[in-house]
Amino acid sequence: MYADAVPNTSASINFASLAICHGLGRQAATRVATIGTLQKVVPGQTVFSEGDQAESVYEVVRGMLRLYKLLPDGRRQITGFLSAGHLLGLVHDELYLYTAEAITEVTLCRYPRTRFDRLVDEVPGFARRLLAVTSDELRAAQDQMLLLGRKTATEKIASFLLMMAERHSDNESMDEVQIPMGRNDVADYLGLTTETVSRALAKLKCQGVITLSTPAHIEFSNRDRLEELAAGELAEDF
Amino acid sequence: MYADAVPNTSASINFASLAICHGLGRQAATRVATIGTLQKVVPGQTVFSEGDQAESVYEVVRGMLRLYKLLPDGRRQITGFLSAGHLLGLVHDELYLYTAEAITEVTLCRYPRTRFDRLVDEVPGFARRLLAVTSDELRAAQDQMLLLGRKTATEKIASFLLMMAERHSDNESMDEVQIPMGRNDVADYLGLTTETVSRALAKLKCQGVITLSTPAHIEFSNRDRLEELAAGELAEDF
DNA sequence: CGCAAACTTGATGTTGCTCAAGCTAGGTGG
DNA sequence: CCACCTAGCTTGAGCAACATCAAGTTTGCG
Repeated sequence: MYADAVPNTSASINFASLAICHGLGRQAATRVATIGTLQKVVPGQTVFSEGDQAESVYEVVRGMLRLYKLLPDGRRQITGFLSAGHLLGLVHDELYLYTAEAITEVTLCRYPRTRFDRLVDEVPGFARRLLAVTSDELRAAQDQMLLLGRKTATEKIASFLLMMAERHSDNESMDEVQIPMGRNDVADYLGLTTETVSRALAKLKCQGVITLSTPAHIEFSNRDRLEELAAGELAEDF
Repeated sequence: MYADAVPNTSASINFASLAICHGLGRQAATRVATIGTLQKVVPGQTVFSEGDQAESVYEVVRGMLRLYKLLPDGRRQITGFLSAGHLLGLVHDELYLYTAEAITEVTLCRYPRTRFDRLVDEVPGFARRLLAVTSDELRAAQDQMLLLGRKTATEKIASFLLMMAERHSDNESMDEVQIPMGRNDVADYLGLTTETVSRALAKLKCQGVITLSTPAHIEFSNRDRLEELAAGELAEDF
């Protein structure tokens, strides 16, 4: 079950709003935007799978995706959650290196690889722009390595909550987050199990650090403490 | 204790051999190479530290470095081992995001950031080249996330040994590796402790998968099995 | 209102960590 | 040349954090 294409008319989206065009001139931005077509993807739907021919680059326009890799026995590692403005399929290889699935309903802008690659060579500043995007992903990946390799369950959860808050913050530091993905996704992102995620959240709730009104809605009752935990500055035992 | 600069004369190094120049034309390569200066670093010496002003980009010419991030209490995650041809300090931020230290004696080529950035804009194909390099680092980082989050100790060690073998292989698949770093570095790269690394190696030795002539020299007695382990295809219990 | 999926909580198990003690190899000085 | 000494490696015993297995409980949707 793959996504349906929808014509990328100017009625459906404002080209200039595409993140891929940030920092490009008006003409360059238009050139990039016009090779894109919009797609809608429903929750749970696969955009592409690890090992598929990498025929397109995508940009998330709205909604949230998960990217993951699997081991043969089904163990899953989510390498990232992508929200509006993120690019995927950019890592240059013949095949996709991970699977991309929609968590919420997602709108994507799809760029065919061959035309995309031509623009990388021809549009001034485009390669540099993609370098900046990729560098930032790399930075995030390195932070995630520190998290996966060396943080405790509680520290992982604290880091995750703050990351989600930072991402959604319309203004800046609203002390609440909506978690659009399930506990299982969170677990597979943090290298934990669903149960451990649930317990770590319960522990933070007990300690008065967070409030769980619904499973998906979390408020920070004590952001300082959450940040100390995330940074690994706190002895575990309060 | 920081590194001494050595003039980058053509006597000391062949410009064309710099990895940073691969795929660039002769003229472009010369332009890039001429802003570089060579440095020597002794084992254990720091090239730069996390949080330092990011004033330079470096290329490893010879030897091996470790990059790592620390938590306040000293927990360390090594995010990569860099050998000849790798770039570091490329992630564009005002400050370095990790510490770089020499494992062996290392020769570096140093590029001042301001001049380097100018070349990114001016030299055709340079940004694209750096994009390819960074994409590849990102791919490696995603593999490492899967390893850190979801692989067992034995699987981590198997993956690590094969990675090291692939890197050093002068020809292709010589069934032996030299491990230039200590057990502690290996542990901090794989999200384990020294003891667990030692035990996992002992286990593989017992099972006849590898041979440990000295701690640093490992032979693969059963590469297929090692690859199955690394891929996570094997039930742990033989 | 009822059902299925997701979340939470509890009891038990296992992997890998911690603490502690030997072992080995390489470098140094007698 | 050999003995010592130290740093790094290995091995062992006990432990803790997180996983697993197994019920409950809540949530959201038809």
